[in-house]
Amino acid sequence: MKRIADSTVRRLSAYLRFLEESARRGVTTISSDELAKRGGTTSAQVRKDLSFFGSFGKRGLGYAVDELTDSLRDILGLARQWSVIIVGAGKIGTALAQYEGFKRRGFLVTAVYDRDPQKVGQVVSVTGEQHTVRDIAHIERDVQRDKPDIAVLTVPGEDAQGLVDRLVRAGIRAILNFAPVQLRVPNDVALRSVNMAMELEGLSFALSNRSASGLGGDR
Amino acid sequence: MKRIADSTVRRLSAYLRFLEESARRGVTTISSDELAKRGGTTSAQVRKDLSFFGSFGKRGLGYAVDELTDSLRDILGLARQWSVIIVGAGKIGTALAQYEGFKRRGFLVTAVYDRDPQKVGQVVSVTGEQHTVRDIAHIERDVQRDKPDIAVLTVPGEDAQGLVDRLVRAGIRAILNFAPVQLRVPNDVALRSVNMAMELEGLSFALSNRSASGLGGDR
DNA sequence: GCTATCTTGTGAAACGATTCACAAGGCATC
DNA sequence: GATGCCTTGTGAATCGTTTCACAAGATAGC
Repeated sequence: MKRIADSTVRRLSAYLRFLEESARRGVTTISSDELAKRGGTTSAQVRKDLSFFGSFGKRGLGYAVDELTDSLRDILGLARQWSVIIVGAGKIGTALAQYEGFKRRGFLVTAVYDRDPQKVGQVVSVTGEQHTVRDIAHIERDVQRDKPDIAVLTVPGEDAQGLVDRLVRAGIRAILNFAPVQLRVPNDVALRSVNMAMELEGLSFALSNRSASGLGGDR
Repeated sequence: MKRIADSTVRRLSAYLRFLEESARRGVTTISSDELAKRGGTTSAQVRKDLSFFGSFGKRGLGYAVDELTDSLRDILGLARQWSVIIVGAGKIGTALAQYEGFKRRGFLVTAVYDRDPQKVGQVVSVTGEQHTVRDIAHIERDVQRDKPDIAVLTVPGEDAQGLVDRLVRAGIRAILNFAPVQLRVPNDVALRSVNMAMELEGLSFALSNRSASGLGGDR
């Protein structure tokens, strides 16, 4: 299979969200053009994106909302549930742990870790359920035993790379990083980073160079 | 001036962070190759990125860490301070309000808003200082009066677009969006979105298509 | 001051993603 | 079942970004 661009995958996510919303509104059929408008792209782009994975529409008519929703869920690997551990029980980590959107979309938080003895043993609420914060010291053992699919990293920047190395060695294959550092991982490990500092600096740059057009775009 | 690609701006941020770290370690001179290694890119890329803005190095030698740091700060608009309002005092919003990294990098949170009467009037800690949550009902008036530079949006998805429209009408020119929706803004308004669902789905896709190489990349 | 060595800055080439444009297929109407 | 209208799926063209490759400038050693 041909390598799929990251930008394509992001758009597929966007299409899926819009499809789900359309289904709620009772729409049963949708054209690439409608899908494009909402995703801030073009109809040709939508069709090209989908064409990497097959042929999902009916010429002259468009796409059946239900069918395309299912297909996209399949493509994105959302037909199954993924288990997620949160590493770092600080402000951001605990806020994420309580984020309902995770569970709703099939990402189940199964454990929360911190290295601070003050926090270890404390109870945090994780999308309704109560979880006890575990000690990062035992994280390798836990990862080997529980085989979580994804680690969400919300630790201070200086601890991040070391932890990533440990997690990867213990078998983690996907990481969502919130630490404001550039992480290195072997290339069979999937990594996405959310870097608030970088986003703010992007806005700062845009504001400082207002005259030079080309803002307003998102990604 | 030529349009600068978003990817370029992101890398400039990364270079800046590494330069600051290098300065702390006492390094005074650095080559494009060293800068590249850490940022996960190539030396040619580093030089090309910088070349859009001028000529900062010495042939045969490299870049003076201090000078390049200052230049990048200038380019990114970080020489000045930016005022930031946080719209939505939920879990994520309050967690962000307390994030020290904002202040440290020149982004000063000046107000926090919510529409929930229960939350309005409550006191939240914002990087040390105490702030009273204000009512979103008055946000237009406040924005017109205080002219904040950037709005960080941490409201439920269904409220996001409406709020963006109000903020833009009131004069906001830069938005960092955490709501899991695709926002539309006029193209003189800078917008960046952080969409956790999208990032997780990207990881889900990568895990589901493991065999098809090309993971490990960031961004 | 000459030579060897190093690293920048930058056109040109290569690559990758997006957009164009249109043939092919499907539905509705008559 | 023929005609007109609509929208998909996709090769080809375009556009933008990254990588290559090398001349130019700077330093150090002799």
